[in-house]
Amino acid sequence: MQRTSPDFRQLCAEHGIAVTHQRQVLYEVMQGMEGHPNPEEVYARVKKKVPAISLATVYKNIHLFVESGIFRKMSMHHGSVRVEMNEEEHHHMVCSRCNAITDIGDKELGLAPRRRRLPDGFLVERYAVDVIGLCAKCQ
Amino acid sequence: MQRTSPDFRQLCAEHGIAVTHQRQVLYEVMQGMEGHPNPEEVYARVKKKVPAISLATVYKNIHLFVESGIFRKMSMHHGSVRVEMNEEEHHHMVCSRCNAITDIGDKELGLAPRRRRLPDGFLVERYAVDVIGLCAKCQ
DNA sequence: TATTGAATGATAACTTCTATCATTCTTTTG
DNA sequence: CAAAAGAATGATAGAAGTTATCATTCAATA
Repeated sequence: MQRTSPDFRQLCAEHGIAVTHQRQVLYEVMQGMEGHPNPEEVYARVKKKVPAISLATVYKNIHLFVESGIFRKMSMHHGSVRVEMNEEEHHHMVCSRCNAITDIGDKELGLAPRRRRLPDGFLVERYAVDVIGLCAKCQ
Repeated sequence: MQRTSPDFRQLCAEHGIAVTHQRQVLYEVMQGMEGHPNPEEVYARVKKKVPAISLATVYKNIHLFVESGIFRKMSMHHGSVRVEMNEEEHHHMVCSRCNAITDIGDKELGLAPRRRRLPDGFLVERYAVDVIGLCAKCQ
C-alpha cells in the first residue's frame, strides 16, 4: 500500500530524513495550521487522522523538522515550544498583559538596515524583533 | 530586631508590597547578580544567607518583583524563567547552536527609528530584539 | 498590643518535555 | 526481491521547571 506522496518523498530526500506515514500526516497537518502552534495542539490534530500516534513521535518529529530546516522554531513566550508557520519575513508583537502574539511584517515594523557582524565576532543569521506592548483589547 | 533597611522599606512602599526579611535578602542577592539568572540560581545564592528559605518563596517573590516592576522578565530561550539584571537599554544575541545569550547595547545594534503605534492599534512599550546567529565559539 | 490578613515553608502535584526500550517499519544490500 | 541492518514508532517512566495547597509564622494596622 502506497501511503506517502511523491512530493513528500522528495521533501524528505532533500532534507535527508526517512519517509514514514506518521511523518507525512504530521507535516501536512502542520502545514495547515496558522500562527504558532505548540506540540499539544499539533498532537490533537494529528490524532484525528492517525489515532494511534504517540505524543513522543510528535515531539521527535517536530524537532526533526526544525533541525532539518523544514519548519522554524520561534522563541518561547508561552512556556512551551512554538513552531513558526508564517513563511514571510516577519516579527512579533507581544502583549504584555495577555501574552497574545501577533505577527507583523518587516516593512510595517520599519526598522533600519541590519548589520551582518556584531561585537565579539557574532555572526548574524536573522533578526527577531519582539515588540512588547499592549494589544488593542488590553489597553 | 530590625532586620530590614530603610531603603528596602521605601522600595516596598513605592511598589505596594509588604516588607519581609526573605524578600530583602532575595532582592539584594538578585541585585548582585549579572546577566539572566534563573530561579534555581537565585535560590542557591539566597540559601547561603537564609538556609531555611523555600524554593516556592523564591518563585513567588521573583514573580512579585517582576509584576510590581522592580525587575524585568526576559523572554525564555532557555526553557526557564530568566530575570533581566542589566538596567541599560539593550538587546540580546542568541547563539543558534549553544543558546548562549549575550547582551548588546542599543547603539551597537544600530536599529534606528521606532514607532509608538503599530497596526491593529498595538501600543508599543519597548522593542526587544533577538539577534539569532552564531557566537564566536560556535562558528 | 491584639487582631487580621498576608507571607512563608514543606511538599504534593502539574505541565512540558525527554529517555528508554520492545516492537514495527524503512532502507539498504546482496 | 528477500533478508539483514538500522531507524522510527508507541507506551510509558522519569526529569525539569513551576505552581498549588495548607498549616504555621510573621507583618501591618487599629
